[in-house]
Amino acid sequence: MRFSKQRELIKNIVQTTNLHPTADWIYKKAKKNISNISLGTIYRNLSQLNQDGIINIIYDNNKARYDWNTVSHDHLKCNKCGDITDIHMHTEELQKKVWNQYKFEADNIEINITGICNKH
Amino acid sequence: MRFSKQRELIKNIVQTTNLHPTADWIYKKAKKNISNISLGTIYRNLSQLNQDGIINIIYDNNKARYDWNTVSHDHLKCNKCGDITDIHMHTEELQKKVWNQYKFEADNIEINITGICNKH
DNA sequence: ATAGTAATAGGAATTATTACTATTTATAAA
DNA sequence: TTTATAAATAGTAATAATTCCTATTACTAT
Repeated sequence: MRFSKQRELIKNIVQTTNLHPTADWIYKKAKKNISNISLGTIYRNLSQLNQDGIINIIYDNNKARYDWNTVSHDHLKCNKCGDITDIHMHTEELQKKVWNQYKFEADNIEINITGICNKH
Repeated sequence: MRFSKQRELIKNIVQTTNLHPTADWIYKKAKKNISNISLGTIYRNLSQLNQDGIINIIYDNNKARYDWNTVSHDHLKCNKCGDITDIHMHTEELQKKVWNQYKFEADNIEINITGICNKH
């Protein structure tokens, strides 16, 4: 992968927020530095960074969100404010359980919990 | 809720498959009965049926899928064939744990597991 | 049966994402 | 340094997924 200042910027934006931003949010933020950056560049680089294991993609309803946290983890999503919080809920045990019960070879486990967060 | 033959048809389509179909799949199937049915009608009724607790919505990457199974459950998704299988993995305990650890009032918990299923 | 009205339908519009192409740029070899 | 070249970019068009808008229709009370 060749260097590009656009990719560096995009990576930096994702890695310095806990907001699980959407492509559009990242696009707006990136434009402040590179005013003619294209939305296609945002999407291309985000999926490239994801493929290289540098960032994670999570799906919030029908929108992709991007997460600097590449360690397998779980999410709490608040129905009131929409905030998404990273948590650790699942253990290695779960993977074994899935294998024993269903002969399913799990490579990723994600627990998504919706409800009301502690700010309300 | 007023009767409509479109909604009856849509409900019936969802309730007679285990394929976790997308809106588009349901649309194509529905057109065989009501040829001028609109995709908007599909979406509107699917979310209405969901709100009334008659069907469930699950999110597979950035696509909504619809499930007749309204009891809280979890999913195995095979990376090879794309098949989604309903399983039961989470327990009431998890909800309590989320409350104790994060003071988060969970109303829905869903464990999504990807990997290779027992057909491969 | 008819009129009133709120729910529903179909189709248009919007939003999110991907694809395409001409141009620019990072990198490596001469 | 210059040159070759493959990868990346901006800009735009296309596609996919979902929501919005206005005419129509099911249902209720007369």
